[in-house]
Amino acid sequence: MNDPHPRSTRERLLDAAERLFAEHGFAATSLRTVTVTAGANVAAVNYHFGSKEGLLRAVVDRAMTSVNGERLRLLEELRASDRKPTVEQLVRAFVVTGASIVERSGTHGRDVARLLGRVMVEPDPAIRRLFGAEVAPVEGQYLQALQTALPQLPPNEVAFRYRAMVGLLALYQSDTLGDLHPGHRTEGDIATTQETERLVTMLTAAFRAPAAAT
Amino acid sequence: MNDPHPRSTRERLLDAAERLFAEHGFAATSLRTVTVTAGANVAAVNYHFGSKEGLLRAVVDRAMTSVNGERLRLLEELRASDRKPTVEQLVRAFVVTGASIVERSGTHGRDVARLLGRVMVEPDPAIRRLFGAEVAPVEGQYLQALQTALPQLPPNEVAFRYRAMVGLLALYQSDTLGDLHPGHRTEGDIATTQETERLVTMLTAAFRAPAAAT
DNA sequence: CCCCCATTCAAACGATCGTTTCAATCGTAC
DNA sequence: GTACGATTGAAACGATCGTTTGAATGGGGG
Repeated sequence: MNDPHPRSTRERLLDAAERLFAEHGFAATSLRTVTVTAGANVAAVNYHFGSKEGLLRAVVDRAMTSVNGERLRLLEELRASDRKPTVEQLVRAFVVTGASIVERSGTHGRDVARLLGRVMVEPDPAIRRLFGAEVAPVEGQYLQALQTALPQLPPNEVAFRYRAMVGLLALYQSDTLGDLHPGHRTEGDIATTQETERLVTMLTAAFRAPAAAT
Repeated sequence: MNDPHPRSTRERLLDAAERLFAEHGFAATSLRTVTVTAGANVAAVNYHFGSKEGLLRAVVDRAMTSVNGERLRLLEELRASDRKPTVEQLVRAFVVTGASIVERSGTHGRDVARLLGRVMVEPDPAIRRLFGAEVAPVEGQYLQALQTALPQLPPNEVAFRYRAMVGLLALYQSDTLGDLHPGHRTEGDIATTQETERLVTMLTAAFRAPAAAT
């Protein structure tokens, strides 16, 4: 019979790991589950990625690269305009990226979003640092743009709210916001864009709030 | 020598599990680590709680009971007042509970907060359902009070923002918001109350925002 | 043709997992 | 004191974990 897996073993491993890590988390996903799903051998993981953590690193890196690129592209677009970017524009550019990734690449894209949301809330400090290193380049740019749009807000206040935005988006992307109580998940893209808009509305208002009195 | 563990084995297991689950997550914490920390035998877990998941259930239940009680007490206090509770009062009552638990019982309280934050973002659906069942009684009361304070907002919009509040608080309590980039953690109670106030400010503004256009 | 090197494979490694067994131990009521 | 139910202890269960080994495979360049 023909090869049922046209993609290379390395790519199939990345795809399978991306989906399974997003679904069950890193610790609860065994390498054997990954390799069986990918139609590969257990040893292939250590051959291509060195270790289980190396596989995670590669998965996160691949997913993060596209997201980071999209975020920076949108930010550059806003800056190229003649007006200074508003808070809402900045928030929307940041939040919509997740949804756009989903829509662009279908099921695979949803896994990417869920994976990144999941990795951020992983307990293992090493994994958290991995995620932090990946978002660092984008963070600097957005913090600066947000600070410019909110000159009356102290920098640490802006940073706190930025982290809240990242975190809330991560929860949304990992479906943690929706299915605490099962039974009202719409699963459609209509709800996706609506909820994205809800997030933008909430976060924009949160950013615009005056600094809390100390 | 005297007994170095005055508390009962059952309580010591709960304490140890609470701290370790909060620190490393459920899947990454072994029963042997728990029992060694508690100064107990491995079999004691299955004797007192039936299984590892039974231990988690007991830990979450103990932690959630006190938090739920405090939340409902504060809500009742607001309702007993002559004025209708404002959005800010409701948000503060909800958010401050986490911090108050921490301050009341010291290190132990911090573990409680981290545990609940961690459980909410656990990948395992069974664990998530466990958390969902625990917060359900409080959720109904708060949703109703928030809806009364925000009559112009559609109910599903209120529910979405409520879930965002729960999620954001969970991230804050599990230290996920702070140490994405290590090195700026103050660890003191001063920062705790300040960041609590920041959350209240943000969330209040987020609730007050007009509904997103559809 | 043959060698070579990258890749894949089955198999096994030692370690650790959650769980179970059963004897030892304890306090307590009779 | 003795019997009894509750609790604890050491040890082992089978399963699964991440990782390693060493041989088989297969295509491309000499």
